[in-house]
Amino acid sequence: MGKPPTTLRDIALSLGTSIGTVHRALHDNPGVSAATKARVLQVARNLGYRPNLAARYLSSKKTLRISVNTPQGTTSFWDEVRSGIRDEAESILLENVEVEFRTCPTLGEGEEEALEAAIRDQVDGIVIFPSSPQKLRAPIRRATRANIPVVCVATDAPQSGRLGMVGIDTLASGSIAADLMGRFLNGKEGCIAVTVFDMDITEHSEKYSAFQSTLESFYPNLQTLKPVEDHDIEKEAYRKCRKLFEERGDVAGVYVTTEASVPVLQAAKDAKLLDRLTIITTDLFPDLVPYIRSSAVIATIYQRPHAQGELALRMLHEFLAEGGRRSHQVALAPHLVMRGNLDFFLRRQSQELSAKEKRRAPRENNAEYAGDFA
Amino acid sequence: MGKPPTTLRDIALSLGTSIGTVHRALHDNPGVSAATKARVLQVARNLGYRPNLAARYLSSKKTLRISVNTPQGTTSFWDEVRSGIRDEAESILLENVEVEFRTCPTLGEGEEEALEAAIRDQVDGIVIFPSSPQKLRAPIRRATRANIPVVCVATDAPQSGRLGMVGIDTLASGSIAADLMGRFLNGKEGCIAVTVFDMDITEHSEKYSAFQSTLESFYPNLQTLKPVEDHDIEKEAYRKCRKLFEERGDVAGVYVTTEASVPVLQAAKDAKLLDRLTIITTDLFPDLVPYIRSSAVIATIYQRPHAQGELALRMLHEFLAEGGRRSHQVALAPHLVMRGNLDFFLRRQSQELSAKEKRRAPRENNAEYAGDFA
DNA sequence: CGGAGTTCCGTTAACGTTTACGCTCTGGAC
DNA sequence: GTCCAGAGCGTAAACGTTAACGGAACTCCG
Repeated sequence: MGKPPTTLRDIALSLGTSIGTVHRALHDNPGVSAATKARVLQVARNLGYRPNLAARYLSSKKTLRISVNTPQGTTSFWDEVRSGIRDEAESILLENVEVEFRTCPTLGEGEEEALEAAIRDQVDGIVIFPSSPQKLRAPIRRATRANIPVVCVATDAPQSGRLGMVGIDTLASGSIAADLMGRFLNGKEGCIAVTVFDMDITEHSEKYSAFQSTLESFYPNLQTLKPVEDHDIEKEAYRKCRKLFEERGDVAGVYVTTEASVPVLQAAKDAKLLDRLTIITTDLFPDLVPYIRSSAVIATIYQRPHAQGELALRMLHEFLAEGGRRSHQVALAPHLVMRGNLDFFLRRQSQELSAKEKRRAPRENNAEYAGDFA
Repeated sequence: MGKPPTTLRDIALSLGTSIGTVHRALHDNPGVSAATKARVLQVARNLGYRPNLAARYLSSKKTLRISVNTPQGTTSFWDEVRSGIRDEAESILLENVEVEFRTCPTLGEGEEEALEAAIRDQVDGIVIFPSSPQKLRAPIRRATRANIPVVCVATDAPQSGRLGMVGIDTLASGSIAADLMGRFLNGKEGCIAVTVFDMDITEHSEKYSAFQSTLESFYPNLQTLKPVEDHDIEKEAYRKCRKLFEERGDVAGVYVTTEASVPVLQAAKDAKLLDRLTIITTDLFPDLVPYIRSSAVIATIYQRPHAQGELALRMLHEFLAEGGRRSHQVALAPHLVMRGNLDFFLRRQSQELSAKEKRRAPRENNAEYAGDFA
């Protein structure tokens, strides 16, 4: 096993040239003829050269600047994403990552500007939530061309050249919601309302159709209604749902895929349906807690924002550090929160959000780790 | 922000001594007087010294050897744990980790010997599944005293001095199982059987009591039976459950917390109860799949072995690399698998298990990452 | 033909640690 | 007196990469 890895020196030696030349060739810096460059690349490939990251970091000492462009958000979702990113940045051993947050106060406003600003600032990488993918397609493409990798979080921006994306698997979450809905309703007939942000967003339409098709195939006695688009606007969510509840007497359940579950619940309450509806929501935030405790919301699909943030940053960092070869499409499985395990998640959530503690306190080198933790 | 971090040189300069002395003092190597050592430590603390890991690794070039002591297992659980560990080891940027697997063919047999062997081999760290914690308490303590950190996976070994442990949160999984059981049974009366490995294991009794208390408080019409201990022995599981099913006519549901769900299902089938019982199992493996598809098993609590493996190794590595300050008790939330999202998990599982691919293929340095993945 | 500007390449000093080696004392045995 | 041992400390060469500098050869222009 383990032959010593090949170094720049090995390559130089085997070519009768110098380390400097090899280095320039591998980084296509100016100052190498096309011919030598080709030979270097060839030999490097043959010898299976892989750069020593420790040496690289030690030598260059440049820190990677990463811009995180996310909305403020109406729930704690984005706070959790950001704290996941912060945690991951801190836990990187090389400590060469610096995160800059560019937070948009309102959803969709100033997204482009913030992205432009990041590009102008010459950051090394970007984590972004593309709330309207088509509008951001062009700027993301521009970033990529400027050699700044972009990772999308929560929502993808297809055809944009982005490096990758991390989000919740839409099929897994839509299907589990449908399966639970069917079980909970236990043979009853009726129809199910589904609220989404906007059917133009891939993730949302996928989630809807996963829900719809799972319900259709396993619980044919239940019927999925056409999606209610709320665009995360509370009034819109309330109005549309209220109208729906009034018009149709046979609504048996609601699946809320957006953050705007509270107005939906309010609409149900005002329509005097709250205790007759089986409601499944998405995400977990303070305002939702009493509804879960009282069973008005029977279950909620937790999209693990903290984990999404962690993974997005890790993906970016891996790519920047070693030219990356990993999967660039990460689809997480969501968690299911009900009354029973609610406290577990609330505890975790508050831990994660307040984890800006010491953690990185100065310490001696050989900390004693013994002693019982149990 | 960012002043340049303090180095050994800074400490040496500020003390009028040399780098060598500072280094020896910080690592309590021989060759330093107690007085200087104390002064060095003091100054290091004042200046907030933290070693530069890149430099350390570059200089020493010693790889960390980690022993992974896990059972063969009757399901794919431990294969997934091991593959999670492998994946994490490969994704460590410094590439200074070498994993040695010491796999026990049968549960509980040769565990101690394998642990002793690892200690004798002078590995730098150990990941272990302590199938009988009390028997391993002493050897683990010995490892710790020999300055080999030990991380437990899946099950804890309390009072053993182990560095930490990663597993599934028992409360979260027991409670969600109970909550689902209650919902699925939807007001029916009856009692619920629970099989566990052994009530002497902390995790198992915790899971049982979480289940029991959640069921009691939310669904008082359902009653939790005394636990059935199967010790992961198929015949024992079958025999005890078959007997239980014969004796009690009012069993409405079964919660299987062990790997031995197939014999339980067989017992239910032989007692002609399979279609009248609401069954929730644990973990996900090929033999279980048809039962989930046919709804004989209504849901299974997936304990995310891959993630457990990853996190266990990460914990160990973080500690070894930087003297660790992170939380050493990691409790994961389990995933819920039902018919609807089964395929998602099966796909992931097979991906994870077969991920020994190229991934680390030789590559040029500046890989083009553009191009659309969508 | 001399100088200025290229292009291509070699050399070398960092980066912060580790490790091996070597020096200077002191004290004791011969 | 010499010789040796050892404790306490300084020195310097690695580790693999980056980045800056310098030099040779060659071209272009007056």
